Amino acid sequence: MPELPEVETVRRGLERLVIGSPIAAVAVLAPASLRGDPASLIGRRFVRAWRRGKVLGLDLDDGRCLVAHLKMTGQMVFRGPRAAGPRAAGPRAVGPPAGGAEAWGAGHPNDSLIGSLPDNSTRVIVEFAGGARLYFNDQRKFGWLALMPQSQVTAIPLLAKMGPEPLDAGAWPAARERLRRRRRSPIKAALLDQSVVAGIGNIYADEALWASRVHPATPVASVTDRKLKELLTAAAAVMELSLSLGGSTDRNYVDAEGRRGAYLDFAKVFRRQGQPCPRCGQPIIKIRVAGRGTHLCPRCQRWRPNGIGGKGDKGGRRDKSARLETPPRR
DNA sequence: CACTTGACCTGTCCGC
DNA sequence: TGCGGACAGGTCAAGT
Repeated sequence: MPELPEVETVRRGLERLVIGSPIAAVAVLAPASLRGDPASLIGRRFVRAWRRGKVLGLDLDDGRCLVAHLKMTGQMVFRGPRAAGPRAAGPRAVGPPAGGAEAWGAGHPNDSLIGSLPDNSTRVIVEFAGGARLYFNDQRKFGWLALMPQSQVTAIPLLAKMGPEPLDAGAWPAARERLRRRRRSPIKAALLDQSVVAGIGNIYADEALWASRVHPATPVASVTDRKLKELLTAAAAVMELSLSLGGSTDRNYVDAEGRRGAYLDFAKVFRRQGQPCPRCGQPIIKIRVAGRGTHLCPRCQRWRPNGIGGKGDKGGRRDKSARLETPPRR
């Protein structure tokens, strides 16, 4: 599911690939997936690719914008005219983070998940002069594209009330204020609320909560400012790391060139129920918080009623597995 | 308002 | 092999 690092990865790809080329044709295979008149795109060019939270925007040279939300299964995949075929984009030189992994496992993480296009999830195709194409694919049809004047973009309700960008240096004061409004909310629900902080989804919420040793169900009011700040810092760090790895491919996320992301190979808790916690060795569990599947270490992330945690478990000497950075083979 | 739950949608997985 | 049902989760609408 595309969250901030995934959408940003797509944005960077689109910026390189689709800016400046005149649009020659548009095919809408699923009318509900695009709001606005597709024919009005013909002859126009994209001039800029931006992102806010999980929302993607492609500004046009006529003052309008093609706004996109990928939701769960949306993809924006570019194919050049003579670069047809699954591996056309070629491998990305993604390396493991510092401390790194020995082995990637064959065929990963540079593999494309995309075969020939269009496929049965293709909803909209934008064709550029010269034959290159941008495919908007969306298996579940939750995602959308919308054509509107740039001046109206900020009026989209989601964007109008969106919280601060967690990767911005100055995000903390605004994030703190918005978090504090949610008193009884489980901290995870607040993190997932885009009007509190932008761009965090289920994967990075779980990862950040683990990193800062906060139980996802802890009411916000029970978390100290110090801990909240630590949590926000952890969320930013985790998303920066993911960005450097091309994002997370849980189901079908791919970047603008069809390549999957490698972050999940380094995830500490997400989709790792039953595996040992990298810090303490206790098996990771999966529970339900705020209606979402939630992964945590029951030992590291105890619920501390006063929000003031001891500094982890002081007693336990670090298990050797704490250094385990090797991605499992999936 | 704060907070929770269900709906939207479809591919995948599991048990029978 | 096929089938029913649970499940996945970002956002919105409607509920308490």
